[in-house]
Amino acid sequence: MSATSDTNDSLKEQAFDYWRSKGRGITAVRKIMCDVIFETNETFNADQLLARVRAVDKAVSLSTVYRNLHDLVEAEVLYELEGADDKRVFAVASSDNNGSSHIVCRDCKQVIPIENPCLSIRESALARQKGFSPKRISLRLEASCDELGATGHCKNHEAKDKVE
Amino acid sequence: MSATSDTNDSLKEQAFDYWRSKGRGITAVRKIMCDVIFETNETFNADQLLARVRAVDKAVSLSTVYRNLHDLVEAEVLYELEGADDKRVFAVASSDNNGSSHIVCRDCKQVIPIENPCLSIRESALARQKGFSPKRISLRLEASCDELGATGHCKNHEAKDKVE
DNA sequence: CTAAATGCAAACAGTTTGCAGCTGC
DNA sequence: GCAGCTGCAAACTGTTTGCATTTAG
Repeated sequence: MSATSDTNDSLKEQAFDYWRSKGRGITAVRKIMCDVIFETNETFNADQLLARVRAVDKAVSLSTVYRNLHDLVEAEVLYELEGADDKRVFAVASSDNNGSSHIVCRDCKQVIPIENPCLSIRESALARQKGFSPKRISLRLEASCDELGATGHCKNHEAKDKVE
Repeated sequence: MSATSDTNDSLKEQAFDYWRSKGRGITAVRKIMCDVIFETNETFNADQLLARVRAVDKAVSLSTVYRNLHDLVEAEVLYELEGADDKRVFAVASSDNNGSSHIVCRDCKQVIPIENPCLSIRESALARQKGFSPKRISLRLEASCDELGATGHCKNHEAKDKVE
C-alpha cells in the first residue's frame, strides 16, 4: 500500500532497458502491457492479461501478448509459476514476493504470492549434496479458500468472474 | 536400496484395492502399469511411462495410460508434480519422498524427489493467517546439474535419451 | 452375458510460428 | 527506409473424449 508505483516503475524501466539493450523498440503494445502488468502485483495468465490489455487497445492479439511475455520473463521482471491448472501463470518479480512462493487456491484457482516465505537454506544444501547447483527455490502451497467455503464466494473468485 | 519392493508392493495393492472398491477390474494393462511404475521410485511423464509399458505390451495406447494414471492419482499411490516444462510429471507416493518436494534440473529436465525436506509449518501458518486452509505444501528447487556441467552428460540426461 | 476397459482417431486448449502488412526510429 | 513488431490463421503439443470392439468376471 506504499511503495507500489515506485517499485513497479523501476521494473517497467528494467523491461524497457532490456528491449533497448537488445536493439529492440518500445512499442505501443509493450507500453500498454507494462502499464497493466505493473499497476498491480497480482498474478495473471495470458488470457487475463490480454483482457486487461484490450481494455486499452481492442486490437492487440494473443500471440503478441505471448511474445512479449516471453521477453519479460527473460528480462526478469516477471517470473512464471507453474500455477493452478494447465495455464501458465505469471507474477511480477517485485520485492514483496521475493521470487517464487505462492498459495494456489483449490477453490477459486487464484494464485497468491507469499511474502518472505523464509525458505530455508536446508533444501539448497540438500540439493548441492546431490550434485546440483540450486538456481531458484519456490514453495507451492495448495489451500482451500476459507472465505469461499464459508460464504460461497470470495474476492478472488469474483475477480476471476469479471474476466470476459 | 533396501525396503524398495516391500513399500511398492503395498502401493500396488493399494491401487488394486482402489479399483476393486469401485467395483472395477484389475486388467492386464493395469497390472503392467503398476509393475513398471512401482518397480522404481523415479518420476515420469506419460510418454516415458507408455514406453516402459510398451516394452511389456506393444499394443497399449496412450489414452489408456492417461486414464489409469488419473485413477492412480485418485487412489493416492501417485501424485502429480507440476514439473519440468509443459508435460505432467508423476511421482510414486512412497515414504522417502514425503509428498511433494523435488529438484527440477534445468539442464536435463529430470525431476528428482527430495526426501524429508523439512518443510516448515511457518508457511502454513502464513496461509492460515491469510484465510486459507493449507492442503498440500510442495517445494520446487530449480537447479543445474553439476555433473552435466562438468562432464557434458549425466545419468538422468542419458536416461532421457534412451527413450525412443 | 454384461459392464467395463481398451485402441483408435478425432476433439480440445493453450501456446507457438510463418507470413504479409504496418510502424517506430 | 528498413528492421522489427504486429495480427491473423494455421500448426503444434499434451491431454481428453466418443465410439466400436474386445475382454474380464
